[in-house]
Amino acid sequence: MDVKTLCLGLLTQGAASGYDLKKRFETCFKSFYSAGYGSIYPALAYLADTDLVTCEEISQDGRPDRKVYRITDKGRDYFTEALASHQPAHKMRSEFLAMIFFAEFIPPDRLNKLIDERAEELQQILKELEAMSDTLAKHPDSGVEFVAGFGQTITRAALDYMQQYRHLLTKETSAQRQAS
Amino acid sequence: MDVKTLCLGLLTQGAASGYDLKKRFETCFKSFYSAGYGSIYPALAYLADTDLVTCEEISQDGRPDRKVYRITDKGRDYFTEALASHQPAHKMRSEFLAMIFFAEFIPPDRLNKLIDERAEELQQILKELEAMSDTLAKHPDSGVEFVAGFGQTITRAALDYMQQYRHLLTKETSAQRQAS
DNA sequence: AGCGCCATGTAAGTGGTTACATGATTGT
DNA sequence: ACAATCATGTAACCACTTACATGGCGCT
Repeated sequence: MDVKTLCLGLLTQGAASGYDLKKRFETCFKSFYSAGYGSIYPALAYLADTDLVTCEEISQDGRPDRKVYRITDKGRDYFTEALASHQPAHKMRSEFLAMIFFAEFIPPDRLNKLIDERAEELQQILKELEAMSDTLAKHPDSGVEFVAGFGQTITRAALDYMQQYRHLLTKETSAQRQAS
Repeated sequence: MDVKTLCLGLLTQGAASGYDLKKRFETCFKSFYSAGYGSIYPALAYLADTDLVTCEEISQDGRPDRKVYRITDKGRDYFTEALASHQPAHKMRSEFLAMIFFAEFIPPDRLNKLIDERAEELQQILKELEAMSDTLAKHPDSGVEFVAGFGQTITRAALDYMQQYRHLLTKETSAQRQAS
């Protein structure tokens, strides 16, 4: 599932420009997937080339032109087929955890800062996931509901764990006791 | 934190070959980071070039030669500095969640299979995290303990959520009711 | 006066994955 | 016999990131 396919998926929810799509990525996928303009715009160009989407150019006064993309029947078929046949890979690289793994090499102040910053990021994600849940009253969708709930559950578990066990990390280690 | 730096980090726990290091990646980082030979071997060559590690070639009979890498003082300094100054990014791309987000386009059988497979992967990760916790009795380390506990907490939360809420996904959607 | 939003795109660079190449030993 | 483990490496490829390029409007 590359950015191309996911753009196609988001376009099933309604026509959008590249700019709009980036926002959808941020609101819908923030907790588990990200995409920048550098991948979205080329993806849309490719999708238009292969007739999976159509593109309508719209002039606006006082604003830059927009290119509004709409999924075609061919595109919808392609997307359904991708969902049916693709094996989902789960690629994760948490530099936060990788660094914390080596906590014994990090001074307590720095550790506290790292945890606080990560906690703040998670709080932010939690807020957006809760906002996503709120929109479900208007547009019910089982997939969105499951994913939003999943994100909230995991994020809360992560925050709780960090608060409960952060003291493990900032206790003095034997090496640090010797140095002082 | 690229593979280079993490190889250096793992070498603080003792000398190892590239082959060994891959296993360490798998046991220590499986739940949040991955690296293949294609990144590990070039990383070690680079680290040796820049004197952050030394390399000792060991001939074995009946087995291929090994190259055992050891971290140098310069390497240890470099690693400590990396931990002190690097801003950790968390890059996650869960194709599983991305696909589930579009559950309304996926037939129930396929959804069940996707969830079962993901659950199995998580069970496997949980097992290895529990094994990691067991080794802590022998080699206590606050960072390892925190990360192992974190992984277990999150993984269990994910498994619980999936079992509790999977029914949301396989309930018939309005579109499917119309089709039948 | 300056920042942030709207809006699109390209080009160069990065870093990791996959496939290839080789081959003996040990366990089933 | 056959698969898995041990063991190292390269080269081509791929997908995404970052920096660059452009520019008006609206708010404070």
